Amino acid sequence: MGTTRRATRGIDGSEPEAGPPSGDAPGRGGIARGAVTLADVARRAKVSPATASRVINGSAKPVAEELRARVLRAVEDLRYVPNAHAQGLARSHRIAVGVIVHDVSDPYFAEITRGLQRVATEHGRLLVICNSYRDPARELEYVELLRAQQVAAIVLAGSGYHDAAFTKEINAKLRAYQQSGGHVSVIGRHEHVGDAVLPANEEGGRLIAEYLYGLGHRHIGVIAGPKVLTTTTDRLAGIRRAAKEQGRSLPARRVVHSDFSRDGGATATAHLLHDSPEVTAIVALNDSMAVGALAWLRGHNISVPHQVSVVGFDDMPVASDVTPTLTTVRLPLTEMGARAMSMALSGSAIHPTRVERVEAIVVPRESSGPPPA
Amino acid sequence: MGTTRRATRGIDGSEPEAGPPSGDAPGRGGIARGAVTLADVARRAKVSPATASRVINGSAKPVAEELRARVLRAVEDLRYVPNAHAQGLARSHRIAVGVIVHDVSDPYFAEITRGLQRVATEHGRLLVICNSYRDPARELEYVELLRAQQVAAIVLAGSGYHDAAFTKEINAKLRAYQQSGGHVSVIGRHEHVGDAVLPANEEGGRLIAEYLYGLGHRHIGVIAGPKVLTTTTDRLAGIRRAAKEQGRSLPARRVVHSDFSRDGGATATAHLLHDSPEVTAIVALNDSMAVGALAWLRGHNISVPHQVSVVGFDDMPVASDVTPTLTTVRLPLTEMGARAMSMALSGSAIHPTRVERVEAIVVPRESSGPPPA
DNA sequence: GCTATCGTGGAAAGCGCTTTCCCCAGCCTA
DNA sequence: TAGGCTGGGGAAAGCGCTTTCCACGATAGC
Repeated sequence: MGTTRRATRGIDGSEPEAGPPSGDAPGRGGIARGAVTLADVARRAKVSPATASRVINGSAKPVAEELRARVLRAVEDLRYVPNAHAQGLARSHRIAVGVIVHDVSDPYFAEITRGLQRVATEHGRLLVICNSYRDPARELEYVELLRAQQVAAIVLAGSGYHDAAFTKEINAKLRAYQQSGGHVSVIGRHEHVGDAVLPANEEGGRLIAEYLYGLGHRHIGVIAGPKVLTTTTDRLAGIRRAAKEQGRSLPARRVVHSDFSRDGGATATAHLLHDSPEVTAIVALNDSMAVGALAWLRGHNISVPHQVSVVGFDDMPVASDVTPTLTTVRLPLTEMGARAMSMALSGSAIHPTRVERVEAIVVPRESSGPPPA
Repeated sequence: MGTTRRATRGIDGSEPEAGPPSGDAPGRGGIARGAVTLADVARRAKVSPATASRVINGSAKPVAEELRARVLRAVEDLRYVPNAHAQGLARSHRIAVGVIVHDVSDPYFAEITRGLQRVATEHGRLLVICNSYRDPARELEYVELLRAQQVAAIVLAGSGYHDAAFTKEINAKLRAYQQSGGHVSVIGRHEHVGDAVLPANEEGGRLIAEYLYGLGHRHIGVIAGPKVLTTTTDRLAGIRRAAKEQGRSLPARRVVHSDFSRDGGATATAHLLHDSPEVTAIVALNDSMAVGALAWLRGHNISVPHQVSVVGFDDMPVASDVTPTLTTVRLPLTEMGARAMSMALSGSAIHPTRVERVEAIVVPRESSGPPPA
């Protein structure tokens, strides 16, 4: 192979030497198929690969002005771009970082990713984004993949699963990764290896419920995401706590589980109101579901907030665009991403696992009000 | 280095060793920092690296059952994951593909990316997503970066720029990439190297304008994105064409340029209505701007569609959640992504540059109606 | 004037993996 | 029984790059 390649290269003839990029001349010129290598550059500049490499990477070692110029010229002419795999192999340090999210096209993750991206870029890192589409198996695969890519850090964004087998397995993989020098940080889940950024999911649930009780509501219903997600259970726990503090209860029938999506929100709303017509306020455990609820209510001519109040969670951009605008719990998503990435990159020792908490606040808008008299 | 590494490796001891420490020097053993390598696996399975590699990659070459089992066992015990860089270097074929978008968190690109992702995954490719944040310089950088990563294909999603210098430069880079065997495909721009998926931007503009004229509007205003984007100019061209066909005109003052964002839409609407109060219908050149327009109008108690009609472009999910629901032009974004990736991966020869066109259709909803009497 | 000392370039040893190419049995024909 | 296969394993040559380590003039020190 090597030979063949050289041969080909011989054919394209025109070894270096002369002026402008041999590139364009069809039929003959070309750099031949396969990439231009450092050796090509060195040859054309009439220096050793070592020197070429030093010039290109701005090595500490001094190189005479003239050689430097020749190398740079050759790089230009040949449109040389170093092979990242070869660099990755030869260098010790890793350059890329990876993140596994449920789905970047979901605004929730889009915001988080934005924060991750920003910090990664500031550190000169390439961010590799992987969508697990909420499939644990795929999540596992991606951990392997990122490990194979020798990323410097893995950020797990998105909720954890209540699934002991899965947790055990992913932890094993993550630990192996850490052992080989990688850094792990997670957003919003516990029971996990690595540093963590913890959104105040429970507290947020408590606050929003308290807010509704404060408005005078007595019968609150919840449309929740999948039970297996820790995000769901944490937020729900907060709501229950508030109920308890108010000396009220939240019967199981007033909690309807569905998908964390617009459609999930709509169907859950239908079920909730069918089973518990006494409800005067609906807490959706994320904004997508809240939007679905709003849509369903509008479709059934139920006035928000006059007949029923609706509140969401996350404060995604859409929250201020729907009608009525959505009361919700704000989580600083972008900042959460940024913090997670910062931790991942300030890779201290493994041991003192750090946990950073971020606050949740209630953002009152038009979709909530006192219960009907 | 190598030495240091081995030494360190000794330290962590505890190899999950079942049998005796292979032919290794005693006291060796641990996995330790730095990854487990194929050599480690081979040693533990007491086979050559060649055999180990063959087992792991399911090579065509047959390997005796017993050895195979030993290797697999070792992989398991050591939690071995091959180094993708080394593989990338040793193998000839490239595995990853890259896409450069303006911003994945923008729903427009999120939808496109979803399509890209799907097809890439179907082909067993890793998709590397790069956000240019609409910065041409960054776009250029990312082309280099992807080239360095030896990706099999680069997809440029997102509008082109009316910028000759930039176009020339990026074309030079893309051509160099193609010459080294890469495949390029672009979504929605012309003047460009590579295969292309062309959304019917102009036709879409024509259709939506025609629709408004059909409702009886005579004074249409446009809130447009940045002038340098081909998407903007194409859509605008369609609207102008429709105007012309109706024997009407679209004076420059009724076209206000701004950002392709919600806020851009709001401010553009303010300007437009201030300068041209006769306008009875506003065409926003994307849905984000339309949502901004809706918000501004609501804020100023202008009723949609009774006083002013508003239409968007793209049919993003939010279009059906705002109030009133948004009349818009639907582009099959996900499919566009899928098609672009298919072309990129069915890398035929370079020459017959393929162009696929996708249709646009008007989706009437509540935000448009006849002009006030 | 002869050895220490720089200052610079190149040779070459890997990084971890894939993949020829070659070798060694064992088995089958004549 | 010799000769040729063939199945199965290992040695080793790279892939393209970085980074010691060494060599070699030129300067400086005594």
